[in-house]
Amino acid sequence: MAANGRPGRSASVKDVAALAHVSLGTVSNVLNRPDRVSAATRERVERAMTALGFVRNESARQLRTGLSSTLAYVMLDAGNPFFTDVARGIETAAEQHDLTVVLCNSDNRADRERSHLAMLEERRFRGVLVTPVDPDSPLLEQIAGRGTPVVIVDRTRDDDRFCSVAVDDVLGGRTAVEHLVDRGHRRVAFLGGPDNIGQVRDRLQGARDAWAEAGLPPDDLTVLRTDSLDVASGREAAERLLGQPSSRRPTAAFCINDLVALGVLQQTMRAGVSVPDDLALVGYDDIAFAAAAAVPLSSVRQPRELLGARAAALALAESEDRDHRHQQLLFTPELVARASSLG
Amino acid sequence: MAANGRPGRSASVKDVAALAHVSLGTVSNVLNRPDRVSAATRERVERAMTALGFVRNESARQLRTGLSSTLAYVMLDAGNPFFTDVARGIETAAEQHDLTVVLCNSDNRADRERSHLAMLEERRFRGVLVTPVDPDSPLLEQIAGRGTPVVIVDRTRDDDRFCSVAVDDVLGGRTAVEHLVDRGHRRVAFLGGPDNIGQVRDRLQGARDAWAEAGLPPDDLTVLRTDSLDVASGREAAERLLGQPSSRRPTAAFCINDLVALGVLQQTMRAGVSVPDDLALVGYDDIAFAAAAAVPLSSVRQPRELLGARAAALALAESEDRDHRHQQLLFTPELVARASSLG
DNA sequence: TTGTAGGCGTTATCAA
DNA sequence: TTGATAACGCCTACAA
Repeated sequence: MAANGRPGRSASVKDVAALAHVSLGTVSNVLNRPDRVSAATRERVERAMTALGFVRNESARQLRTGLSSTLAYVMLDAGNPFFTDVARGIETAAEQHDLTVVLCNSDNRADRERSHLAMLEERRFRGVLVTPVDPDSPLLEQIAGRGTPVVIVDRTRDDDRFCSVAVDDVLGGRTAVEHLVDRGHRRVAFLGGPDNIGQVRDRLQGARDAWAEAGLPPDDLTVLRTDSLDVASGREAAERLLGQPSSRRPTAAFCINDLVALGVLQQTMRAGVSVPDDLALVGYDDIAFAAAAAVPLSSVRQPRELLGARAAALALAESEDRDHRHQQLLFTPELVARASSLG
Repeated sequence: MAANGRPGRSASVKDVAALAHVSLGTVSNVLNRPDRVSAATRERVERAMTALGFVRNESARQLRTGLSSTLAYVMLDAGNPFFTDVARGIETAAEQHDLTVVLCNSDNRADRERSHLAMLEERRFRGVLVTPVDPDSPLLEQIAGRGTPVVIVDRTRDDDRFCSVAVDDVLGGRTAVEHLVDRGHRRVAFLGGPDNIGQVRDRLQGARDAWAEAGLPPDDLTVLRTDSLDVASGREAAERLLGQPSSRRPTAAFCINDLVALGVLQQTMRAGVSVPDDLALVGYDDIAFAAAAAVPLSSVRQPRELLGARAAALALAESEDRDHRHQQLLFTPELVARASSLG
C-alpha cells in the first residue's frame, strides 16, 4: 500500500514529487493553486498521487499555516437528545462552510471536560463550542486567550468575553407555569435540580414570577429537587410527589426537562394515576421522545438546531474577523401544548 | 495573553527557553523526560511556561513523532441512544489508556461519512472506530492501508482485513421470536427495514429460523417493511398493522429496534389497542427509554458499552502490536422480558 | 545535566 | 510555469 521506502510513514509530497519528476513546490501547487500549473504536469502529479495513495498530512499543514478547518463541540451529555440536536445544527452550519465538526462528550463530568478542552487546546482547532459542566472553568478563558474562538452554548456567563447562544430560561419557566395556571391549576410542583445549574435556577425563577403575578400563594408552588436531569430522577421525584395525600397533592408538575418528565409519566402511569386528569405534566426541550410518549408530552421547545447553527456561525465569524465583538444571543422558547396538559 | 512577540501565534518551546534562559532541548526534556532535568531548572522552566501560557502544539508533536493519542468514533446516528452508549464504552476504555476520543456523526448519510473519514485520514488518528453507513466504502481499506487501525463496530464485513465487534443478530432475532412463540403467539409480525441493512436481514433470518423450528406456517410470520429505524417509522408501520382485521391481525410484533417499537407502542395506545393483551411487543437494543416506556418494553439487549470498550481495546492493540492479527468479536444478545410481552 | 542540530510534511517566497 | 529554500514547533540523538 505505502509504496514509498519508509515503513509506517505514508507517502509525502516529496515522494509524489520524485515519482512525478517534478519539484516538491509543484506538488504543493497542484494541491493548493492548481491553476498555476500546466495541465500536463498537473495530470502527471495527480497520477503519482493516486499511485502512491497520497493523503495530505493535516498536522504538517496546520503547523505551517496555523489554520485548522475543524470545529469542536464539547457536549454536556451525548445521551440527551437535546444536545445531539444542537450538534446537528452545528454540523449543518459547518458543512456549508466546508468545516468538519468533531464532538466530545463530557458526560456531565468536570474532569472529562477538562481533558477534552486540554486536548482541543493542544490541537488548535478553528473554534471550540461548549456546553460546559463548569461554566467558570479557567480553561475556557485560556483557550480564548490563545486566539481560538470559544462559544458557550446553552449557558450564560456574566461576562462578555465569549460569544454565547442561549435560550431565555426565565421566560421558559414563566411560560410553562402561565399555561398551567391558565388551565386552572392552583397547586403546582416544580421538579428539578440540582440547584447549581443555572437553568434550574432560571426556570424556577420564571415559574415563581408567573405564579406571583397570578396572585397565587407562594406555598402552593412546591419544589421537588432532583439530583440530576435524567429519567431515573424523574421516576424518583414522582414517587415523592405521589406519596402526598391526594387532597394536598399538586395537580400539575412542571419538569426541568423532558427526560425527567418522561420518568414522572412512567411512574405515574404505573401508579394508576391519570395524566393529565389527576396530574398534568409539562416538560422542557421538546425532544422527539416527548411527542412520542404514551401520553404526548407538553413541553417548552427550544430552537435546538438553530442554537447550534448560530453558535457555529459565531465561531466562524470570530475566527475570520480581526476585531470581532462578542455577542450574546438569547432565543425565545415556545410552549408546545399536548395531551399531557390538556384536558 | 500571548506574551511573546508574534501576534496570532502562541508561545512555543523557543519562547519558553528564552524566558527561562535554557536551551530549547531542556524545555522539551521538562515536557517529556522531567527526571533528566535538575529540580532547579525544571522549576524555572515551569514558571516560564505558566508565565507565557505555554501549551504544547500537538500538530508539531504529531508531525515529529508520527504518533497520535486520540481515537475517533464515527457513529451512524448520534440521535440513537444505542450508539451513544457504545460511545460511552469507547470513552471509558480509552480513558484508562490516556487516550481521548472524538465523535463524528455521519447521521446516516454516506457523504457525511466520507467527509469525516477523509478528515480523520488527513489527521492520522491513533485509531478509527466506525459504524459505517456504507460497510464497503473503499475509504475504510484506504485508512487501514495507511497503517491506522480501523475497527468496524456493530457491523460485520465478509473479509478479515479489519477487526470488528458485533452482536449475533441472527441469534437475537431467534431469541425474540422464540420468546413470543413460548408465550403462545401464533401470528407474529416482524417490523423492520430497509432490507439493505445487514442487521435487518440477520434478525429476520433468526426470526424465521425460530418460526420454522417451532413448526409454524411461514405465512403466519408476516413482514412489515419500514423505511428507517426511527420512531416515526414505527408509528407508520403500526398503522398498517392495526389496519388489518383483528381476526387476522398478528398478536405480537417483533420490532427491528426500540425506536420503532416505541413508535408502535405510541400508535397502539392511541388506537385503544392494549399492549400486551391485544398486541405483544418486543424491541431491540434495550435503550434506556425502553424500560421507561409507558408499557415497559421487552427488548433484546446488546452489550452496548462492552461493544465499545472492546472495540477501543482492539484498536489500541493493533496500534501497538507490530504483527497484529485481526479479530472478529461476536457477542451474544439477551432477551429482557418486560410488561410489553408478558401477560 | 544541558546544549546543538536535523528533520518530520507542508506551504510560501523568491528566483530562474 | 517550475524549482530551490526557509520556516512552522517539536522531539531526539548526540555532543559538550
